[in-house]
Amino acid sequence: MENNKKIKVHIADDHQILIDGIVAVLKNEENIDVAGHSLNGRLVIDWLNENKADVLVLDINMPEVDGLEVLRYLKKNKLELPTIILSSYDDVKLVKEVLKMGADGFLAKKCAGENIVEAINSVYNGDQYFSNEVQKDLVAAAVGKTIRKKVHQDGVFSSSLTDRELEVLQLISIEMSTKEIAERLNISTSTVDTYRKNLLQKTKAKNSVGLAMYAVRNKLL
Amino acid sequence: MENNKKIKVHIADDHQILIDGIVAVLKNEENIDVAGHSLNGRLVIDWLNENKADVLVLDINMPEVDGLEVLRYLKKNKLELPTIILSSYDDVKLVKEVLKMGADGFLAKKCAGENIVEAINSVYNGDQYFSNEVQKDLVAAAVGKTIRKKVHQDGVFSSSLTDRELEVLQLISIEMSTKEIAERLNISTSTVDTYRKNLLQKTKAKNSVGLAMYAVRNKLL
DNA sequence: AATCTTATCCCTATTTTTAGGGAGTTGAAA
DNA sequence: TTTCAACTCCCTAAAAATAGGGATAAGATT
Repeated sequence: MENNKKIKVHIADDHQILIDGIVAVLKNEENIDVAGHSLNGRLVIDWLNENKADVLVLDINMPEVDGLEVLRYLKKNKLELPTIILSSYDDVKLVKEVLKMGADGFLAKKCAGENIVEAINSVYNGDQYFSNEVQKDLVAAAVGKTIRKKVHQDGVFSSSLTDRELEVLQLISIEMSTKEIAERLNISTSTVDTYRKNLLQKTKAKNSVGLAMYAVRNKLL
Repeated sequence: MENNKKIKVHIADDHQILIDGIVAVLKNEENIDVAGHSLNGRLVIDWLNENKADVLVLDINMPEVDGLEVLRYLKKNKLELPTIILSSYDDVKLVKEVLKMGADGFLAKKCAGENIVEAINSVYNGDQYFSNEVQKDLVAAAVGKTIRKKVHQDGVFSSSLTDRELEVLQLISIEMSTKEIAERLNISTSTVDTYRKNLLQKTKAKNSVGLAMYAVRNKLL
C-alpha cells in the first residue's frame, strides 16, 4: 500500500484512448502507479525533467518528437530508465533498431492489456520483455535469453543498415531514381545499384516500394 | 434501463488495448451496449452475419481485411449500418475516401474517449460526426453541414481516385508487381499498366515509390 | 441523343530496376 | 599483421516500370 513501493510508470502515446485503456488496466495493479502520461515525445522529455519514473512505456509513432528521439535523448543524457516500446507492428527489424537504441521491452499493441503488467514488472527488475510473436522471431534468429548482451557485445542485432545504405534508402524513399541518387552522392550508378541490392536483401523487401515502406515503418525518414 | 433500448455497438480495432479502453469508457454509458468486438475486418463481417449491431466503430488499419474492405462489403450488401471510422490521423483526404465509401463518422484516435460517446449517439440518430480538427478542415473546404448530400450528389468530396485505382494503389503499396496485381484482380497486365499511369498522373508521383508514399501520407492502406 | 466516367484492353519503345557474379581500397579492430 | 566491414566500381542479362498513343463497352448524367 505504501506509495514508495509502487513502480512509477510514465506512459507516452499520441492516442488518448489508448492511454485511457492502459491506465484502466493498470489501475487494478497495486504495485504500479501511473505517475504521468504524455501525448508526444517532447512532453515526455519535459516531464522527465521535472519528475521521476521507474519505467517508461513509449510509443514509437508520435507527432513532433517520436519515440526513437526520446530513446536517443535518454541515451545521450545517460538516463537509465527501463523503457518498453509500444508498437503497432511486431516487426523484427524495428525490434532490432530500438534494442540497439537502449529499449528494454517491446510490446505489440495488439497484445492484450494484461501483458503490459508483466512487461512493466519485467523491465523494472532489469529483465527484458517481448511480445509473443516478436519473441518467437527473435528465438528463430537463434538467440536465447541473453538478448541484451548479444546486442551490446557483438552487435548481432544492430541494425544491418550502414550509414551509406541508409542514405540511399532515404533518397529512394523520396522518389529518386538510381541515376539521380548517383549524381546527388557523387558516386557511380553501379555503386547505387550495389546499395539497392544490399538493401533489398537486408530488409527482405521485394522492390523499391518495399524499401520505402520499410523506411516508413522504421521511421528512417 | 431496458436492454432493447440500448444502442448495440460493435468495435473493430486490431489493438486489444484500444478496444479495452473504449469498452471501459462505454461501460459508464447506460444507453450504449458493446455487443461485440473484433480484431480484424474478417471477424467483423463474420460477426455481422450472426449478430446485429446498431453502430459500427471501425478502425482502418487492420490486418487481413481492413476497414475499407468492411465498408465495401457493407455497401455491396446494402447493409445500412451507421459506421464511425477510427483513425490514427485526421487526414482530410482519408475522410473524403471513407465518406465516399459510406462511413458516417470520423474519429481521430487522439481524441479523448468521451467523444466516442457523442459520435455513437450522433450516427445512431442519422447524423454525422467528425473529430474537431477534421471538421475544421472540412469547413475550410467550403462545406457546411450537408456533407453527406454533397458527397452523394455531386461528388465534391470524391477522391480523384476511382475505386479500382485505389485498389491497385493498395496492391502496389504491398510490394506487388504489375503481373501479380493483374492475377489478383483477374484483369490483364495492360489494364494494371493503365491504372499505374493514371495513378502517377493523378498523384503527381514520379514512380511506384511515390505512389506508395502517397498512400501512406493519405492513409489509404 | 449526346456526353462523360469508369473499367477494360492493346501496341511500341525506352528507361529503370532487379539478380547474379566479381573485385579493389581503406580504415578500424582483433 | 591479418581480418573484416564498409564503400566503391564493373559486367551481363532478365524483368519490370514508365511514357506515348489509341480503343471499346457499360452506365450514369445531362
